Amino acid sequence: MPKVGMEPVRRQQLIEATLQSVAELGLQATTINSISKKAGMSSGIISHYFGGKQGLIEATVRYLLSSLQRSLLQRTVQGCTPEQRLMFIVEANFAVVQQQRDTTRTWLSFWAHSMHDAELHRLQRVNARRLYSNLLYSFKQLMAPGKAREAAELSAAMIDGLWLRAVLNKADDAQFDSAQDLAKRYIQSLIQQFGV
Amino acid sequence: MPKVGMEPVRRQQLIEATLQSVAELGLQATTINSISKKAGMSSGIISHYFGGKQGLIEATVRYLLSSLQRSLLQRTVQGCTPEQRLMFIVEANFAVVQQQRDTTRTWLSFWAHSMHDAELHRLQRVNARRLYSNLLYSFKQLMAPGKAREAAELSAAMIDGLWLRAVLNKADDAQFDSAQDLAKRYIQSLIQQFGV
Amino acid sequence: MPKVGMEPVRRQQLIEATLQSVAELGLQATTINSISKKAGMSSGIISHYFGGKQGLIEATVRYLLSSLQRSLLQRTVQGCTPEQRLMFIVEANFAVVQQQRDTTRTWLSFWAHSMHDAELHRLQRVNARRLYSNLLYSFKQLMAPGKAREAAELSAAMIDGLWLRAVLNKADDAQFDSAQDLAKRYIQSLIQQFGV
Amino acid sequence: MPKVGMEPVRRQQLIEATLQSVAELGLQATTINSISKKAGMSSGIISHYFGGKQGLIEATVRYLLSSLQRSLLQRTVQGCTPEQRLMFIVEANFAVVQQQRDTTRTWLSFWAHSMHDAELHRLQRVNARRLYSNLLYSFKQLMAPGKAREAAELSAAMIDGLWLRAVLNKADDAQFDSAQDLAKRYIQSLIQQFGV
DNA sequence: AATGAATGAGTGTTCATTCAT
DNA sequence: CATGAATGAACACTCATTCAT
Repeated sequence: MPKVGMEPVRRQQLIEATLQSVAELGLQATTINSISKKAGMSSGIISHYFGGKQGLIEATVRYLLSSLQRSLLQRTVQGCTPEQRLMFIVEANFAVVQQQRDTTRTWLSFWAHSMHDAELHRLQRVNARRLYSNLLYSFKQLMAPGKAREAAELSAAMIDGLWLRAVLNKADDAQFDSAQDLAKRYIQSLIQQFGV
Repeated sequence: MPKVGMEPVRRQQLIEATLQSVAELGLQATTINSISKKAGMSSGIISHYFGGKQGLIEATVRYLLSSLQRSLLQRTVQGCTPEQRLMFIVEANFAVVQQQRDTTRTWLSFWAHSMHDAELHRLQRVNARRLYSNLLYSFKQLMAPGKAREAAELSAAMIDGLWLRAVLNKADDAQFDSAQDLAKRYIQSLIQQFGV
Repeated sequence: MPKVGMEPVRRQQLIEATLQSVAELGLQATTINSISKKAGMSSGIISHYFGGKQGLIEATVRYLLSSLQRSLLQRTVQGCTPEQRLMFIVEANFAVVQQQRDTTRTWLSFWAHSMHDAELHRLQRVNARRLYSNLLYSFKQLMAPGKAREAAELSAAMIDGLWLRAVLNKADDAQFDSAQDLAKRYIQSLIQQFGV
Repeated sequence: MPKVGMEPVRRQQLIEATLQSVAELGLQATTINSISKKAGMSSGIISHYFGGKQGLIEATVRYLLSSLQRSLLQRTVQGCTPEQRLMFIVEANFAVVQQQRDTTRTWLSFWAHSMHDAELHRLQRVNARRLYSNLLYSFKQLMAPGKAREAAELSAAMIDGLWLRAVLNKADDAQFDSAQDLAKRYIQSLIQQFGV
């Protein structure tokens, strides 16, 4: 039944099935069949829409990245202070987790794989720089440029480090909240230390 | 050619071939053939010595863990100050990297896989707790217990975060040194902040 | 080339290739490749249709059993005497052989393997009991129940014994016919001896 | 420690380990390792003494055959009647079973394999003919030669058939005894029927 | 004489991809 | 558009054999 306009729907369904499968089984054990079965479609459709497994994986990572971006933009409405905006950045980075419990593991799988996949590595660098840029932009409004750069770098590492340790320890929601709090308090201490 | 006393040699050769293969190809693409070819041995020998691929992977992670431990013990000779010891902990965690350039990517592959492998997850938790414990032990000599616990948690996250970002960005030696410096300076700032 | 309705055809083709391969090479030397090559298909299709080699072997035994059953039902049309029916039972058991020359060896391979395979053992018992039941049913119409049971047991053993010795000696058609005659005459002598 | 005269001992130990392994695991799953482990020796010794797995298997079958022969000779002391001797033949054929419970399954494995192994097939034919000859020799003393041949053939088939059905049904000792009784009574009925 | 380390061809199975329908 | 049957290379693993000791 050839319906028009089904493409974006099908693509999104497949991306979400991929997220689920990678979270459940890991990237290694995720197959074109485990995905298509979860999506309730045939295996052939993956090649049809994404050119192959690789393409679907990359599209899924791009979707995760844009989710993170949207998550941040939703929060940073106009008129918030630089300090508020920094807190929102932290929240956005941890929120991706809480929206979809499973998604966290998925990130780690993708980043590990990015070491051996050029396109994924490119996406990972975009993501790492975006976090740094977002932090830098706000820190610059609060301190000297040199200090701001160091603050941004340290904050980015602290956010990633807390997040990594939480994921690897299969932390529950409370532990994720606690990690998020530590990150926020760390940023506030940086502002106090370096701030004008 | 049955020589006696070859077992430890062969095991070590296979572990090193595994490290190389995972660094080069990733854990996903590392096969029993890619390892045995690198080791200059037949594929059957892996099952003979490690019972299978899984056993070799786990032995390799255990070897990495003991390397890290040895790296720390070499540094923390008797009579060093708590502050010195903290610097050594940082150095040990970054040094594993520099001894064997390839090893870094390997860690990430293993930890990502640990989300879906019980034994690897156990080893990862041992590692995460060991870093925390080592840090806590030294911080406790410099500040109140409550503050020490927070400092240990934050330092552990900062070390892991800086390390993760360096690895993912395929950082060169200079960038790793810079990350190591940032970690050290962060710990010093914690001592100044929380110290008695 | 996904044609619909191919499944039963493919399954039958694979079962027949299995019969051929086991007859030629034995169950031990029959591999997924020897079967798929004979069937003119790829090796992957066996897992696709039967879940694995084990599944195909079991399906093949079930097919042999149903062939035997069908062979008997074809003969025992209504209105035949008990004595005629007993002759038909003998014929059916020897006929499976003659329809497909190779099939005989196959039976023996399967039964030998049934000692170490639960499902095959179950199928073997079904087969052994069926022969006994079929014989008993007819003997009961000709003699006292106690005598009928003994006659059925002896006849079953005689049929299997003659068949086994013929198979193991790689008997030709004439020798199989001779064995069949002996079996028939033995049953007739039982009727004379025990019959009312 | 090179002891002289160890060869026959080692050979016998390996043959007995083979019998055990085939009974336990089947011929298919019996490996050079499963045998040598059971015998408490190294795997290499099998090639050393028997030239390979194949050679050991054949030696094991030859040992079984000679056991059967010995079992018969032990019974048929001089001065027994032809009828007694026939009973002894039946007993010998069923006794191999009872001496070593496991041995029964082993026979079947070997005979099934004999369809695809020239040397084993030769041994099987020797065995089949020996049973026939032994029976014929005694029957000839009790009836006309033509009748004796038929009686021998039928008796051989009955013995093998009862034995086969007992083995395949994993019969217990009582069921084996019952099968043995049926065989004896059948032979007696043949003597009454055909005897002078 | 006896070992067992080492080999590597061969096994059953998985799975991304293709393509006729 | 969408399917899923079919492929076959690649995988981890097994195992009879070899041979230096």
